[in-house]
Amino acid sequence: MTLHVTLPDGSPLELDDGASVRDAAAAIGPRLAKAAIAGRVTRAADPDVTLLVDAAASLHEGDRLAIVTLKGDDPDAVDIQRHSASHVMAQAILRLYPGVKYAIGPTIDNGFYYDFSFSEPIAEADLARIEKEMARVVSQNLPVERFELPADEALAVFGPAGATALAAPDAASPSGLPVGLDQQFKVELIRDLLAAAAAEGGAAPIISVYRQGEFVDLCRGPHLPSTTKLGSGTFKLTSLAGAYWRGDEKNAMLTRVYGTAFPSKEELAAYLEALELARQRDHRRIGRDLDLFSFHEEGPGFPFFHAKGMRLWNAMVDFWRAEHVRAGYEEISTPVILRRELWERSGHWDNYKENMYFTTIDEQPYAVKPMNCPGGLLIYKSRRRSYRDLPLRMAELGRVHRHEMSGVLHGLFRVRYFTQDDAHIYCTPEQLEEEVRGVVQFMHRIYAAFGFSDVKIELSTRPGKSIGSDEVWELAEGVLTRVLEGETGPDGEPLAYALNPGDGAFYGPKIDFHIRDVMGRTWQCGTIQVDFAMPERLDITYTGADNEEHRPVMIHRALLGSVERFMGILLEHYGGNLPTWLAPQQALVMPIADRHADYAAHVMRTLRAAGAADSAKAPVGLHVDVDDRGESIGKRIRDAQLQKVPYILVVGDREEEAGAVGVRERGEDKGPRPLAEFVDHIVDEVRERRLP
RNA sequence: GCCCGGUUAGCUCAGUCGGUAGAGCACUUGCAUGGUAAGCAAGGGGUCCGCGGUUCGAAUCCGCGACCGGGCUCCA
Repeated sequence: MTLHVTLPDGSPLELDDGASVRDAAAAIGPRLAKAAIAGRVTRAADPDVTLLVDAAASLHEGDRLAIVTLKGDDPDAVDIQRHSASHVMAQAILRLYPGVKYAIGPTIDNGFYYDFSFSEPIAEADLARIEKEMARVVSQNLPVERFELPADEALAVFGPAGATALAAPDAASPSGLPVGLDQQFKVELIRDLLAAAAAEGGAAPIISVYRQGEFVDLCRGPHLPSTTKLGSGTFKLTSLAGAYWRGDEKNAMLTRVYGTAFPSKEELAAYLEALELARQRDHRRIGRDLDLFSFHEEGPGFPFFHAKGMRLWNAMVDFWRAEHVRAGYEEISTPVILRRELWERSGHWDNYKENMYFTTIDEQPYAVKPMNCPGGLLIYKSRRRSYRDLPLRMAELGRVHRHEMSGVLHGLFRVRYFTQDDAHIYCTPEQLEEEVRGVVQFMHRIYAAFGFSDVKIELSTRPGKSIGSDEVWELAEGVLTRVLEGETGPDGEPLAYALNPGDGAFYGPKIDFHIRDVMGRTWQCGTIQVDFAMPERLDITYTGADNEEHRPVMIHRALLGSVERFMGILLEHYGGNLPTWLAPQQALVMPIADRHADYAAHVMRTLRAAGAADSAKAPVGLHVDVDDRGESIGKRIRDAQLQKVPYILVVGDREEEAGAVGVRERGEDKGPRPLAEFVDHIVDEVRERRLP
């Protein structure tokens, strides 16, 4: 008997009946047979599903087959390798810490983890020991075998010894696996699989179990065919962390061991190097080194912005304000502390009070605002509004305070106060689409100016728990969808967006914007939320052309999200080398010797004047200082480079005589330039907000 | 909030067996007046996170607290 499979290039392959993926690879060539770790199979009966199977898995007549190897860039291969690495790690840990309970060990972006319940805590220092034992497991070249068991047998394997008839002491299950491993987490998982199958009305599921040497684990697979395939020098344990069983804080706290693995030593080394680079780009480090901001015990989670941090802050916000004026917004400002009663009316008391701060003034209860909308609504209500006033776009750089749990605070990324670049747009239902479209375009323009052109968009629709009528939701979701469908991105291509069904706010659907930084990480920044509920709750109206009162629609939107967090993203994106228009110190003048002090001061004054508000050039504002410390010129240049100053202007006899400056731009010596020419150059660069 | 780890000069960190502290950078001063990533020298600077305990004696050991870091979304 023979069976026929088709390879990715369309060529047929004839094999003996019962042949495996590995046999198929062997039929193609001995090198491939050695490299094969799994197969991607599409069955003739089910042409839409591609399965990832073990190298030992049998093939069927009519299968389409691709051999998976660790050579080349197959994401499936790396995934299998990492998953097997997590099993090898679990095996090593079980050898070193008998009695450990193992929970789950999946693959994640760039690595893997496995959760354990240890009887004694372990420390990072133990990771090296575990790695050593892993290397032993690898060198033992243990074959990895798959077993498919009925549920009761699987329960006997992982249940406590003697718990079932099958599980007599020292017994083995019919498949030859040990029984009575007493792994409570695995038992729970098997029971869940049973429950899930029952809920779907399906037959009792077949449970797959993998064994390598003495280690047995419940696992979907596939896996490397043997532990040696993991390779040496290709994996590394990176960190330890606590993690709740199934991510629920009501459950037991487990110890999570993180690691990573790559097909080659070189790739692992490159990844570890990239990690180190990211560490150096950490905005907390840059913030301290460049003297931008700091944190203090006296106010955990509350950032302090230094003079240079405020220069950056103001550059961001000046630009933000100018763009809002251009886009037809008015800026407002509302108080930080307001009576608690307002928050009860707005619904925040019911839904958000765990995250709010409260205080008492004259024996009256007050709250510190966690959001700006209720205050903004009071401004809306401060006079009668006509349909002629709409759309009304009110922006606010509102400082909000939120009580985040102490363990989640992280530099500027997660703080307890931040400045939301908020805006609320009040409009008629007819104007909604136009307004949302305007915000989407606005959003892209702002991100592009900061150097982010890779923007991902998500549309989130009505969640299970929500308020408002079906018609209203349909209208709002329809509007958002139409806007996204009709819009083109900065490159003129139609906008791509992902749908997040059921992930909207309880009062309305939303569009979220994620920007991608140079390191490929994405950050959710902007959001547009349509809200029919708040106008209702706080009872705001406008007078229509019919002289009747109508209910406006409200759009909540933020572009940067949090000015502080966006600053952190910028710092990491640019590694501190900010575009000149954002740089807190744009040029530093360096006199060669004391006799050049007057000329250096002249250069500084000329540049500051060129950036001043009454300048004929442009009111760009230029941050220029002189470094006349008694240090060698080499030392001062080095310091300025480390401070990431875009322009270093060296002035000595030659420059003074010629009315020039010796320009060093971002580490590159550009030679002498006439001062007037340099002034034009930097003013243009800042005014046009050129990116480096 | 929870788990693990940490906290020593402004920063980065060393500190052996429990015997009251060190380096580099930074800072101050002096010399050098410099030509594109660290000139030379001297000096100042410490509640070893805080409180309590053990001990003749604690940066070091124990307990409690504060703060910081990693994680608590990736589901066999």
